[in-house]
Amino acid sequence: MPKTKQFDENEVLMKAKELFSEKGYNGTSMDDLVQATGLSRSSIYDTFGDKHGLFLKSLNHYRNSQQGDMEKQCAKTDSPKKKIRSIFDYTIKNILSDKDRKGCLLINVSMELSAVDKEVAAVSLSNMEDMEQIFGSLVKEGQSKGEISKKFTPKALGRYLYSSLIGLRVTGMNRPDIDTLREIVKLALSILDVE
Amino acid sequence: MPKTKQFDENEVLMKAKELFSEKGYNGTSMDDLVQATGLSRSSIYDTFGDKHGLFLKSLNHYRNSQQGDMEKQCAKTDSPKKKIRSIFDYTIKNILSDKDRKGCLLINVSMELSAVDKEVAAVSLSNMEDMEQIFGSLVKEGQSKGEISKKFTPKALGRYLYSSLIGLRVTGMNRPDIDTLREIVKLALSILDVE
DNA sequence: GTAATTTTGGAACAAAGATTCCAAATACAC
DNA sequence: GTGTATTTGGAATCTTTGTTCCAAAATTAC
Repeated sequence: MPKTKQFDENEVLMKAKELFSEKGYNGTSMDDLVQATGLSRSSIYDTFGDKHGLFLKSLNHYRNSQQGDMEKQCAKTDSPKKKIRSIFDYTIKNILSDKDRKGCLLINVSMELSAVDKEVAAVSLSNMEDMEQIFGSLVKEGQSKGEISKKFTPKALGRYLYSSLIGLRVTGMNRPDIDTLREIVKLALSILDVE
Repeated sequence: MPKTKQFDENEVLMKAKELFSEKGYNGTSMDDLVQATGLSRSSIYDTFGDKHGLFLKSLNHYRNSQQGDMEKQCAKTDSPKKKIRSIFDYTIKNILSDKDRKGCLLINVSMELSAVDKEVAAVSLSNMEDMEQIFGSLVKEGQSKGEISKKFTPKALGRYLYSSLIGLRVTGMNRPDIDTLREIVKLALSILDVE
């Protein structure tokens, strides 16, 4: 009986992500969203509740897709150390292909809203902990294989690596230059070398 | 003949900075600014032109004050390596004393607005280049004194260090925990050690 | 084809936004 | 004290914002 939805929710979330990344949460109007997604106000409100609901769904959708991309990158090699490097390389690739300098939604809105939007702060923290854990596991594996220096603990290196990745993202947004970004990664990852 | 200004422009810029840091540029209303600064709409518009003008002045004022603070920190020691460490330590101190997690205005608005506000992007880039230069000079000096490893060039290390500092700031905003922040700094600066 | 149910487009609304404007208040110079 | 130039407070304005609402359109099941 029911008329089925005339749009793909994933596509809408991706387009919303583009807008929120570019203009920020408060800089994006409902009108922008209506125009970019092509669907009407009623449909948006009916499906996502309100602007904030759409935003949160879009944020989580982005988080998941990013995590998926990362796993794909990592699957290309068996070496834990190379997996780590591939995450950094992939990030550089993303920065350089981002012609409008929209940046990373998670980082952008975390900076814009963390102080006033506890839900966003929670998503951002949770994502950070995930990433630290992933890096930490890779380091642990790499250390036991002898690929990675044992000078520091996996936990400490996990946190350090994600902090470095964020630094890279922000630096790349300010100055998307491939050579300097690669050099920063080279230095940041030199800590892993086993002499 | 003229009636003199009834307020201190610096104070107003600092209070505006607080607001913009906490709520972001688009999240801060003119009403917020009127209430927080205590002065009237007319005075604000007369002095700063408009909201964006006040914002840019506030941003540059913050940038200068931060640079001043940093120089003060550095003046406490003669060792270039210790100067670098003091900048990181000072940043941790700032993060931890920032109870509302307002973060750093420069980083926040760079993430919120870079894509749509070229003036902000320019300030952010210029600040980054300054910082990289400062770090680079300190590294160069430290290398010639034998305090810092010569494995990488001052320029490369300058860029790496500022990228790390940003990573620290963002990580600290997500999770203001002194122990993990200190550990991240320890790892980030280990690259400077001369074995 | 018809009925039932849901989506959809767009008008309508109320709240909040930035900005303008002017009369009143103020402080300096003489 | 008087005059002048400037600041100041707050009302007023006009735009944009998020949200609601309802009639029309669309799709499925029978």
